[in-house]
Amino acid sequence: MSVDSERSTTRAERQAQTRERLVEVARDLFLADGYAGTSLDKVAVAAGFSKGAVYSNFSGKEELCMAVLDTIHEEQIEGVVAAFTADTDLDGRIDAFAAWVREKLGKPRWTALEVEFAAVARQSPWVAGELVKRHRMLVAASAELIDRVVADAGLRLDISAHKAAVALLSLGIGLGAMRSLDADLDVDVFAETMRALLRSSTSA
Amino acid sequence: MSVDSERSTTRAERQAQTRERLVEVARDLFLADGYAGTSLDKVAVAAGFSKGAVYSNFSGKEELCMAVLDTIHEEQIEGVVAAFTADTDLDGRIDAFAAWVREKLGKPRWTALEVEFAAVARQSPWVAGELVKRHRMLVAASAELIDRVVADAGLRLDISAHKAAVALLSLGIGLGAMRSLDADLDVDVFAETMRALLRSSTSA
DNA sequence: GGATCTCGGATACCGATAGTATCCGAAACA
DNA sequence: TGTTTCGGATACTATCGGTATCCGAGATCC
Repeated sequence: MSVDSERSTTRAERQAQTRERLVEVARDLFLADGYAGTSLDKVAVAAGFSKGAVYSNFSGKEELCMAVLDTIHEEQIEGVVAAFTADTDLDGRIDAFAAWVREKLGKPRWTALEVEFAAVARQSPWVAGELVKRHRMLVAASAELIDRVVADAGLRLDISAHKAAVALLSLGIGLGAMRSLDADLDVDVFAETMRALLRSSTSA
Repeated sequence: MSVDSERSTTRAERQAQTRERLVEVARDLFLADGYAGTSLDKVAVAAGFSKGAVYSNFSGKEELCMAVLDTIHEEQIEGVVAAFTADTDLDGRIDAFAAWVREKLGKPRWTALEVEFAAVARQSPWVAGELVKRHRMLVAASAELIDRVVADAGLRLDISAHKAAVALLSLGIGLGAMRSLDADLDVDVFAETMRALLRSSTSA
């Protein structure tokens, strides 16, 4: 084992770098061209490797895309939490969240990928299982966030936070899907609906 | 031209029958196995034809699926209109609609197909264009229905019927997508959300 | 430090499937 | 009855996900 400082990249390190680079490139391509529209060969070549590199780092296309989505989810969750942790009142936080939604749904390549990949779950029990896991965690985390934010504002939810989370997530997913078809769709419907729901489902 | 009454199937008639049979079979297969999971060869053979028959009746897989979706849409619209035309008060109509939604989202093979096919629009300008046309018509028709139903009930909408239509459609699409992943998801969230929206967006 | 082993990544290949080119035979027509 | 038309069948191509196999550099052992 060379303890040499300049060329000390161990084999595991190099593989990790390869994997990371593949995910990075795959992310760009999946977002740009969609899941079906992106071939593993394109990803590999764009990353400077051959298809063999993909298969020695991932079990296949599905696992690669799952890794890509995980990196995206991490960032998105961060963004939402940041919006709802902004040091203002409830209205300010909702404004921040609405702005985030508007940005994400405005150029909906992300939601389109998300929905397209969910469709492959139909053919792949593994994908289905993994997505259900993530989906449930997301619902639970959202519910918790809603609970906290509503409590912070001194309000009380008349419906379960869980149901509210499901409703808002559904709305976002559906709106993202519609928006990825029709660029003229007005995305602010999300914020308006959210406010209407809040109005009719909370009490002091 | 034989005016014979017993074997008078003209060529055009036979082709129409072939086309109809293909759509019929394709509908079952697409709903059961999804768009990607259904090969044209399977469809053709299951219908008692060869792939050539498909291509001489449709430009390709996309057009076939579009034809399938059109037959489905026709039925679904019929169902929704029936629910909202039921001869009761607003609550009764909403109950009928909620029941319809529960049934359709309960076994969400239809919504799953819808969403999966929407994803192929990303790779196909033709599909994108056709879906946008249908989508806009659907939103317009929904808005009109909402307007009529709310007026029938002697209420007034505080938001535009168009936005309400977009919100409800999004909610349905998103919930259908989520439900097709997670069978444990509570579909009644739709009805509850709809009622909450109605409550907070109407005045006498 | 040289021999051996390991394994990440490259190459060659397979199977499935959407789509194309061509062909055939019966209905339409003169 | 001969000719044309065309719906559907057949044969073929290209693309792509996935598998089997191979190669060479780095890790390991003496």
